[in-house]
Amino acid sequence: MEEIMASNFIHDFIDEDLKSGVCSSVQTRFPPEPNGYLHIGHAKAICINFGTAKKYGGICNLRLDDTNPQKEDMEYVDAIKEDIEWLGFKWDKCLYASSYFDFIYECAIKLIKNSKAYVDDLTAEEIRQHRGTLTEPGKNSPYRDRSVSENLDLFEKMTNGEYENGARVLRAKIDMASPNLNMRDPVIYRIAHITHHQTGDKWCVYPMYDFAHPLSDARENVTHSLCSLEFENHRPLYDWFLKELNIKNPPRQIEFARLNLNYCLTSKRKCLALVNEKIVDGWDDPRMVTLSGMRRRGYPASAVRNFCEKIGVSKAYSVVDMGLLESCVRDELNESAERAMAVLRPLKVIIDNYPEGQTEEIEVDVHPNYPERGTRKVVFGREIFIERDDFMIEPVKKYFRFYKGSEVRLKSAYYATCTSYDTDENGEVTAIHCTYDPLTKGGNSPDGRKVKGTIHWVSAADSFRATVNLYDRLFDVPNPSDETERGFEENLNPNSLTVLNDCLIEGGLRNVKKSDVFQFMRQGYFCVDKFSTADNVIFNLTVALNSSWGKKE
RNA sequence: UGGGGUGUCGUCAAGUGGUAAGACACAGCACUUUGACUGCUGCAUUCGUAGGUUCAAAUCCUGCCACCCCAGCCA
Repeated sequence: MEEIMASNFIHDFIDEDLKSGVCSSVQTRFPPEPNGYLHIGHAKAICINFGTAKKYGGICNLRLDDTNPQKEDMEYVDAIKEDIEWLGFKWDKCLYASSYFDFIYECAIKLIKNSKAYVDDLTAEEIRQHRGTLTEPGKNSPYRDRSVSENLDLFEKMTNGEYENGARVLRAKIDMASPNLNMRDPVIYRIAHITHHQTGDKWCVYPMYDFAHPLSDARENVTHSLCSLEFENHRPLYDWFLKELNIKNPPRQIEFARLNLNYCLTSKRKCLALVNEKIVDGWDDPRMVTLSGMRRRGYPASAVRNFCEKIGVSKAYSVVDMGLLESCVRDELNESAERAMAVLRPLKVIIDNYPEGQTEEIEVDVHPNYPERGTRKVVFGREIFIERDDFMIEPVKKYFRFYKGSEVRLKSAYYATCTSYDTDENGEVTAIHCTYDPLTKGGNSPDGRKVKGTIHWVSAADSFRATVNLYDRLFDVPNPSDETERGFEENLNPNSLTVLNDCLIEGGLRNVKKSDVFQFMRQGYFCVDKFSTADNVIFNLTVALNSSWGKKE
């Protein structure tokens, strides 16, 4: 992984800081809260944080931002680590905000001693009422001017577990009239009698994000704290804490626009609903844009990284086209995936002039663009199967596959001409009959005659039945979060999953391993699903091939 | 009607006073034993908008418009 991140406005700031001597090296961090699974939006943040550190020869730590035990769980920290590693990044250290609880607590004491923080007895509702509104200033809490000693005493009692959840909070004493609501005496510690997944029952007071984050960054010597745009309003508060606590070489927070992708969902709440209501098959359902979902779908990590590089970094609100992600996946897989032939919706072909009971082996390139990668053997015989789409009773214009009288090339095998077809009582085509030209073995005609169409096939003699999951986008509207009428579930694409049980795959793929990826020629890229077994091989459609056929229809 | 941000092609996005990169998408042509890949061509006289400064403005100034974020003891 030698990619060097392209420059962006964040790097411009860093260049300035380096030049002016504000810092002499660069350190970033990726700070997810372990309360859900990582998705494509996190991938952008991961690439930016790790990519920036790498570009400047600096350090990037993973920091689990676990200051709210109520929502967090070990299950998520394990999944987060696994996903980051899969994406191809290596953290310098894996850290926890919770391991700074002592330090953060001392900082709170310091603020109290400096009369910059106070214990407030107001209820949550009262605090809300005192906060004022966007256009009206707030009112001071009646407890705002408690003495230092009383605050110290009360805060100690809070941490000793003498009060119920919500009974009191510690607030920073800033300015209840600030036009920035975050500066109106924000709560910095709350009481929560709950077991923390890292610190157990050691604490019953926990710092809020706004307090813990700048201190954690400072504690780790982060130089540039990169986060998304919604924290822009928090920056004055971030800087306030660092200044009041006299932090030397304070980290600098820089915000960038988070990633939005059309036709999919990244909201934790909504994804959880999809999982809980069993609309999808878990967090790693191949239709989800979670990292685990994309992994199971067969997206190469390098494609996801490349996508993150291509979308750039800016502060403009944007919605990136899903098509760009898919393009990155095709780009990568076109280079790496071995080719194979698979017939998803089989139609039997009988080659009437091919000797009954005879078969032959044909050598085919594993990758036509790279002959040096070798060949594989496929078996040809009298009975083969082709895609139902590759035959039409009444061909439409510019259709150059099979129809009565047409000659096409059976990929790598022979030219064949369709002579007739059989139907059942419903008029459904059950088989087609062809004659082949023995002189065209390998797919070339000695007399130089050309055919327009080349189609893939598998032989009845050497193919096996498999299940193929055809995936399409989960939602059929560009912005599924836009719940105009009913919930987002109204925007689900009813055809996001098509399960095909009678697909026929070329014999050589009988012993595939989980997560192997192939290009099924003329169709798309497919990977072996995690539930695949030797008896029932399951392929997932990773992404379909581009096609200029039928586009105008 | 407070504060903080953002507006450059259908979608992302370069551009930092010298006359609009690139990618995806789209269209066309060529090549092709994948209607794939690849190659070539086309695709913003214009940068939210109206003025102003300048020899010269997407870039500087002023007004206006649109959109996003903030009133959790969430992050």
